[in-house]
Amino acid sequence: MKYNFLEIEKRWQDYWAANNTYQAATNSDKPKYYVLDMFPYPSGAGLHVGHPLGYIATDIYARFKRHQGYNVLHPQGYDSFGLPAEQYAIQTGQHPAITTENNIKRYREQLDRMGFSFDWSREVRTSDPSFYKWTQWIFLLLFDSYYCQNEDRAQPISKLVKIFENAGNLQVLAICDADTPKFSADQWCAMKADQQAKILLHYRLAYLAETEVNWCPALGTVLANDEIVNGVSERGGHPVTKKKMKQWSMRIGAYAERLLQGLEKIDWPESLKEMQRNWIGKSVGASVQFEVADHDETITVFTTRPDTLFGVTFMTLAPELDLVLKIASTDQKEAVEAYIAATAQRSERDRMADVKTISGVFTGAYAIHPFTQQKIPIWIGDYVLAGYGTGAVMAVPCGDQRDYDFAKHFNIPIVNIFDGADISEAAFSDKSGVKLMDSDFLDGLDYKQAVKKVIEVLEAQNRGRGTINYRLRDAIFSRQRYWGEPIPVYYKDGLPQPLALEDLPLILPEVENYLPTSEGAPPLGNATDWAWDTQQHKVVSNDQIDHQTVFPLELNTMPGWAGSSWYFNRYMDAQNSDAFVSKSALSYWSEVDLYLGGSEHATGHLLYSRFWQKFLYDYELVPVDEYAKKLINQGMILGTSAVAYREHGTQNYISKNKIEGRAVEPIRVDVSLVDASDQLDIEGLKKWQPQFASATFELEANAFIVEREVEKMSKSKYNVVNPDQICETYGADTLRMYEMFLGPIEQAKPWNTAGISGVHSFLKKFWRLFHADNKLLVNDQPAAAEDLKIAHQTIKKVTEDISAFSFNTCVSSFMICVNQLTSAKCHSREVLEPLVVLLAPFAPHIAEELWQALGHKTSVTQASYPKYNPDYLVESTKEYPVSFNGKMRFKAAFPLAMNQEQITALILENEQTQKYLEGKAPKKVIVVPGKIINIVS
RNA sequence: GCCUUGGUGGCGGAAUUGGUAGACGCGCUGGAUUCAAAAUCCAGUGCUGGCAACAGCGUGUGGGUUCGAUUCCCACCCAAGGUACCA
Repeated sequence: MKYNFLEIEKRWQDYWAANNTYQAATNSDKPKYYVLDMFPYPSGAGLHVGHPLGYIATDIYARFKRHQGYNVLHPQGYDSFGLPAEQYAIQTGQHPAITTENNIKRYREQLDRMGFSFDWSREVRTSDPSFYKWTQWIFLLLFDSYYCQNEDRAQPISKLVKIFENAGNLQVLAICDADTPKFSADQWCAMKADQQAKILLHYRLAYLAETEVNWCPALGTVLANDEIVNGVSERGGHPVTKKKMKQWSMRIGAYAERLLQGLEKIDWPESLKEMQRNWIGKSVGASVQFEVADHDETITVFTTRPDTLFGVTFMTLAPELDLVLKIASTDQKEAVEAYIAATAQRSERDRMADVKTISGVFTGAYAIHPFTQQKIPIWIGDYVLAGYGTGAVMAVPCGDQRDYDFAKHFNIPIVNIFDGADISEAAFSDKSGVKLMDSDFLDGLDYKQAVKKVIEVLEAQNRGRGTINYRLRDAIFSRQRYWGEPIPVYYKDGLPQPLALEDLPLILPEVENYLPTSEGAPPLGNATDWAWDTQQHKVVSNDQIDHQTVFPLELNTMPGWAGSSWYFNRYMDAQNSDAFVSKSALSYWSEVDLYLGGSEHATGHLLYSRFWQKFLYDYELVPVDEYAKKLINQGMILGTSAVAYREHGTQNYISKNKIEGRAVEPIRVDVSLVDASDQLDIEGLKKWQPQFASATFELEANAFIVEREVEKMSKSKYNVVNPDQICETYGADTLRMYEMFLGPIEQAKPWNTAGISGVHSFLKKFWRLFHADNKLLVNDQPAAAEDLKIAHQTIKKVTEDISAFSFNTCVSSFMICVNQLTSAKCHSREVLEPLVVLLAPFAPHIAEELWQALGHKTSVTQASYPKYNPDYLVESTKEYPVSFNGKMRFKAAFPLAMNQEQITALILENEQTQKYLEGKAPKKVIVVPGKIINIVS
């Protein structure tokens, strides 16, 4: 019988679907294990061989855990809101829901073909109202919450209102915007309702505020910081400018410290944790208040070096600050205004491009040093960012290189406060080793002592305090797009009013046109039925808006990261219509045990989702505050492009090794036209594209050889390899094993179809251990000790390697095993049966087939994982490499039971040893039992 | 610049706590089988010299520790990813 993978794979895939083989039990006495992939955005291009890499790895692990007796949750779904479907809708008018549905169908067909053990009964789609109902629900919960610093967690906003009624906000410890006004209880109670509502927006975790945003005119939408790469939009590469807009934001900054601390207890890659740490950007220092001379203003600066306070010779403000124009002197006003205008004109990209240029303008105003009372000139400069700290820095040129450069450039005095430091060429920014001088009460103190002392004094005099600053910005949550979750809010007197939880989901309306309206409102502005009737609790026509009982709904939608910030919880109880997840499902499944996805989500999805989880945890809605115990980043599979060289200005193509200095240009050709030895199929090429039909080819050794180049897989580089095609020629089992065999899962590695034959012939060899012609070779006779040893060595190695996620070495072990058993002509059931189960996670189809051939009536999925028997692995003698002065010379075998002294005595008598020693006595003999013998002469 | 990860044959990649570097696969060379092909099987394959036995050199570079270093320490070079006037 031949190994007919096409027939086998089809049959077992149908069987698994018909029998719900991989459905996770809701109630089970077994221990649970939750294996999760980052769910895909269903793009129109379908899958290429790079996409399933991670799914194969998790599938192997999920199957492995099932064999080990775990109740495994291994779900899959779609992050189905997103830009491409909307762009397609703009171009063609096809509703994004239809595009998305079609793409999902294609994805599903491709995924099914690879034999994944997903529990599809738990599938989620972020664009499905039954799912986004709960995304909206979480949003409303965030809107209804503030961050209480006393308890260090989110609390209902009603609690804050109580506090305001009793004591105002003078004493309250809650995270809020910097510009929040201060008020007493009496003042609060005297306020009108809309005034109170405005104040509460300064505290809510989901809030509406006028913010400086990254505006992308080409896409017509706002982008988050992590959606911008090198100053242009990540999607499409369009320019991005700054713009002030009223936007929904998420107060993720409130969770900065907990997001930082949480990293300590999760098993995630170090590089990824480091990325998140940098993104959060914690700095410890002090805020110091400087009064402005002749003005009733105070400037607060943040500094990480409060010890250098006596080295301050000027101050720099971000040009964007409102304060700047208030304090600028009459004679400098013109220059200041010109500078502000120039800064505003510059795009983000320009500003990043020349960080070297020093620019700034003196405001004509002076600050008063809190201790020396000296007048300090106030400058503005675009090296100070409005968005970080307070947008103002105290400049200490002797201790900070940028301040130093700025001072040199504008001839501002530099004073040295570091005893013995040389600041003639550059600032002295080293924190250790020197003591302060000319610093009043800090004289003679080192960095640590001085920081402590100065903060004490500042706090005692109420001129500043110890402060911690985070780089992490609050996340903009509004998008001016159609294809996203509607924000469940309507507007009354210009203020946002939440829908009631019972009124969810607020379903995305139909629109005629997916572009912004002519007035520049988001696409939802095109909807004719987009008003909220507060009495009937439903969406009604815009005509009925009366601002009494019917109000306009929010036109912005949520960003792409909304649904993905909590979807992993939904899989636990995907069909629930009464709760986002039931308590019982949460208490059983609890958290993701293994999460696998790309590192490109480090500062986006993987940070936002941790934030939402912590928020849900504060309300005891989830049992743990970190949702993924272990995370692995899979590396990309790169394409191996094929390049044919064409002689310049001709249609003559030259084989790789015949170029020799001739003028040629590289032309990429389809990789499927090139074989394992880089030989091009010329006839195929001529049929592929008409431009090659009349081309001529200069061969070498009767073949045309192409150049190879490793780069990202992409349609335009003709290096995309389609998994369907591989499944057709080699089968899904071969594809699965080959993708694992390519290299370590975390590493980026090139795809090369040529290498796949090795893995495919392994499966054929494995098959031939069971079948020959038309009969089953497997016998029930006891196996030879040698053969059992081969099997159990493999079981040991593979089990250890799967546990360590080293799947590539597993495949190698299988190959060694099958080669040995083939030469041993071993067909014993005792040896082969456990190997079928061992192989099942990697190549499930062939394993099912062979399992059945061995006479089993149930799926191999139900078989328990083989345990290796150490008795079979015991060796009585060991061959030692014998080295002289560390260099290996020959091998000698000794019983393993022999101790060091016995081996030492024997090796010195050895004939070969004598030859190498040439009669001299050795200086030293080193014997490491089980490992090596080294003789030092 | 800073942070993180990595650098091993023609290629993808192996190598437990320092102990035979190059497992396994691809490719290549030779052979068997075949009328022939496909398929399959066997042998060889780090580099240099040599018919050979063998010798020398070899894990980015230069040092160090050690009987012994791909592995540990120091300095440097290169690549990938992240980040960027963060006070």
